[in-house]
Amino acid sequence: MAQAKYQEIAERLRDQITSGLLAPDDRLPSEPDLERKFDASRNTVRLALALLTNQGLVVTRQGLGTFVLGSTKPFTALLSRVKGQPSGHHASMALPVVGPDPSKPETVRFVVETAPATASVAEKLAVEPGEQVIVRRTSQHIDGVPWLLINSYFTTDLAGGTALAQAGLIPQGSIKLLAELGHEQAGFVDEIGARMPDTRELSFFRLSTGMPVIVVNRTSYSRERPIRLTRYIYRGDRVRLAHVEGSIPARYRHD
Amino acid sequence: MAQAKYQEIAERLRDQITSGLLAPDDRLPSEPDLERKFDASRNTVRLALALLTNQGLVVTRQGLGTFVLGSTKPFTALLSRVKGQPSGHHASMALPVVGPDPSKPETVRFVVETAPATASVAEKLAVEPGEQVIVRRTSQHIDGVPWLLINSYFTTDLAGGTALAQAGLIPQGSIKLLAELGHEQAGFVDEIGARMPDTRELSFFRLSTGMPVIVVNRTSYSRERPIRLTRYIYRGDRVRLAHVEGSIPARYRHD
DNA sequence: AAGTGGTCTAGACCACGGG
DNA sequence: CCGTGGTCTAGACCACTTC
Repeated sequence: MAQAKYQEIAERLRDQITSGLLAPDDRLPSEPDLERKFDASRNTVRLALALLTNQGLVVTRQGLGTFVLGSTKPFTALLSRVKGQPSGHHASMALPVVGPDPSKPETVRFVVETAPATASVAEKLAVEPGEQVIVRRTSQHIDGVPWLLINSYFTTDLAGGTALAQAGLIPQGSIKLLAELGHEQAGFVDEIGARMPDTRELSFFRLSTGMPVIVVNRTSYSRERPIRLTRYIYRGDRVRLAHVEGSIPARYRHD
Repeated sequence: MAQAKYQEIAERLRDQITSGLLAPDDRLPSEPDLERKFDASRNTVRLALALLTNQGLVVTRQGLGTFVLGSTKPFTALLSRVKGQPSGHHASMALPVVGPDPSKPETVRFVVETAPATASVAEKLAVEPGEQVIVRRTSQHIDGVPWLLINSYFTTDLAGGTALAQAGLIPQGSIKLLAELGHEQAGFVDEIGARMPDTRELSFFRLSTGMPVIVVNRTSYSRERPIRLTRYIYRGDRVRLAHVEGSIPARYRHD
């Protein structure tokens, strides 16, 4: 056998999806149907469907069937500073978003805790791994859809005892607050990556397997030192990050 | 049953991984071992392992076992223009890369073809979907590791009959060539997303399931119109994209 | 040869969603 | 109720890796 039977089944179904024969939101043949069509046992059929699921091509819903994933139009978040405008991301605040429905994101939760720094957090904040840092966790929804998780990290020596270490919004924004504390932001570095969601992200975004998250690590610096790490976590299928350089013809500017 | 048995098994193993009891590159207990330990059938054990695989936590190798995925230090590609330096990405050329081993990427393949524009390509280049466009496909390796797929798209009216429509490197670079053709680049927009790899990407990167790719769509514009779409495709686990704004204290600049 | 994972079968019962 | 997918079992044979 050149190819496993379940891979053959998956390939045939995939062809029907990419060729458009099966359109988004269409239901695939039921598992018993596929058993008959390909003369395979149920487990084999399910292996094929699992493959497609993990490639992000289909979703299955119990009691209903397996459906071709429709491509929802993603929101766009701006990384770059637009001329004459403030920077794209703001920790724990609304951020410039362009999307199918440009309504304002709603902050629903706000949690503050102290926790030991993980290796990656420690590296960015230039502290020892395991050292206690202040974590502010926010989540945002747009139109009721979970859209964004934000975790902000501060060193204790810098933010301990300030409003940053307590729950609740910071009226003037944390950048301004840090400036008042003598740590004015001079610049930042964004580090963008993608990975599969962990358990917490899985349940927040209500994702199944086959869908990555996009992670933006924004490390903010004063003239002397890192003053904040903000971690933005987006659903891979609902978000595009945009970065602009130079000048773009006016008619192509919105997207 | 509160939770399915295979989820229970997966959770227990996951805990051992995240707690460090099972370190990167450690081998998990064999499937027969897990059957005994959890009093489960082999299929159930394999379901649990499949879950962990699709979450990007483990890989299995036939004849050897299932192993905790070690986090390889990713390469960093620069999105932003560094002061006084040329822009980060260049189609089909070396690009500024910082990584564990800062050797030069090697271009191994170079294919040019004419193909109908997909919906997303058509939108970016402002042509009709299905219209013929010129596609230049490149792949790059670093230290023998597949690292980057680049697809550049040009409209036929702009690039047809030029060196862009023929195989082979463009000595002066395509930006310069386009400028000579009267289409000087005035700016570009990067659109960054993440998704699961398709079949072609899967085989090029030698990925299993549970590992996303990062896609950067760079649309370049002259003063009047889009002149090029370049699509960079990276392995999610080997790459971070970096974007810098403002000034960063010198000692934190390299990473 | 022995141990590992890869593929496949046949059948069972459960849980969900809609008529 | 019925059809859908979700979970689980028990057993078979194959393919790869190491000794």
